[in-house]
Amino acid sequence: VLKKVVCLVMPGTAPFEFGVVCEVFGVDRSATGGPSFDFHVATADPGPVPTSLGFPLTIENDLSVAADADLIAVPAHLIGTETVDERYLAVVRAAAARGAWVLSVCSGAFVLAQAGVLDGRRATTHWMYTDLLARRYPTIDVDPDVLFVQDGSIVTSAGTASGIDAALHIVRVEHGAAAANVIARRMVVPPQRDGGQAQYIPTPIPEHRADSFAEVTDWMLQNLDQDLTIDQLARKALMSSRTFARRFRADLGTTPAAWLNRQRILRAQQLLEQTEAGLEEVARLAGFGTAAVMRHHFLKVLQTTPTAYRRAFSCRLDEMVAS
DNA sequence: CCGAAGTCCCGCCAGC
DNA sequence: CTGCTGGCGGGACTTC
Repeated sequence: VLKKVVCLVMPGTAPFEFGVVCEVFGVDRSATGGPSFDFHVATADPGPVPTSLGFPLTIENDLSVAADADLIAVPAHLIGTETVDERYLAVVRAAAARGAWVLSVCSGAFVLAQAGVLDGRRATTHWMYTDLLARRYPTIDVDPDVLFVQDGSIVTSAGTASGIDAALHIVRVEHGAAAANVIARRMVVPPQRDGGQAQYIPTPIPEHRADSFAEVTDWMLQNLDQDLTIDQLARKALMSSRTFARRFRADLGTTPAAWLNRQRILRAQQLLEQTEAGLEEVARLAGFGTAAVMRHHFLKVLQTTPTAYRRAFSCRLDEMVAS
């Protein structure tokens, strides 16, 4: 179980990305039903560490605190030509070797790459740096079109905000959707932007909240248990199905059916965690129709079964009842 | 787990 | 010529 989280701070670390990690893992949310982590920040030479913006962060822990961490987080940092201090690389390598989570935000991926833990793996970074990452490290399968990528226990995320998505993804895997939702709600970020197909979500960011799709997606969420077809939705949005699918993808970065499926899984996860409803009932309420179909999608996207998922995460329900 | 029937969705392309 | 639309085909995926 994910408990001890250590965020590395090195000379040139970007304050905002560092802040993202602190916000997700460093704040005790147990009062509002969320998780609390054993959170530490660490640096190679304790004391003031200059950030990418010039001002220093004063870090007290050296890297020894990272030895038994369940998660090592590497925020963005200035990408120089010089190499990263070997002591940080050793921490990253050791974490990957013992199967602990390793999370990079933005250009933090370069630290992981230099440590060698991304060799032969899929990974991503900020779109401005994807070319550079792929050129410098040809063995990495760089995907420029995703918010974040999970490959085994290594998670790399793209721009700053996607670091939140990636961090919440890890929380969701380890502590369940409800725990991740508590954090998302408190941070006032949309809980929907988590991993799509198995490991990733497409990148197009919904910058302009084109009201048409906000309306349609809201309606879809309220009618998840109904049999929703693309033709139906297109008609509701007053478009041909072809145009609907095309615009949906352009605005939300995923196809209508894939988005719908993702939302149904999230709904099912929540029902499994927070209710006692039987599998058939959960499947019906989430819009899968039957438990067999729900199981199929759980296996594909979450690599687990609904029953195993409930066993892993319904403990949260007991805690609530007890308190 | 398989295979048949049904959906989806994306490139292609003509039409406005 | 550019830009968006939407019908079509077939390969991928879903459902049963």
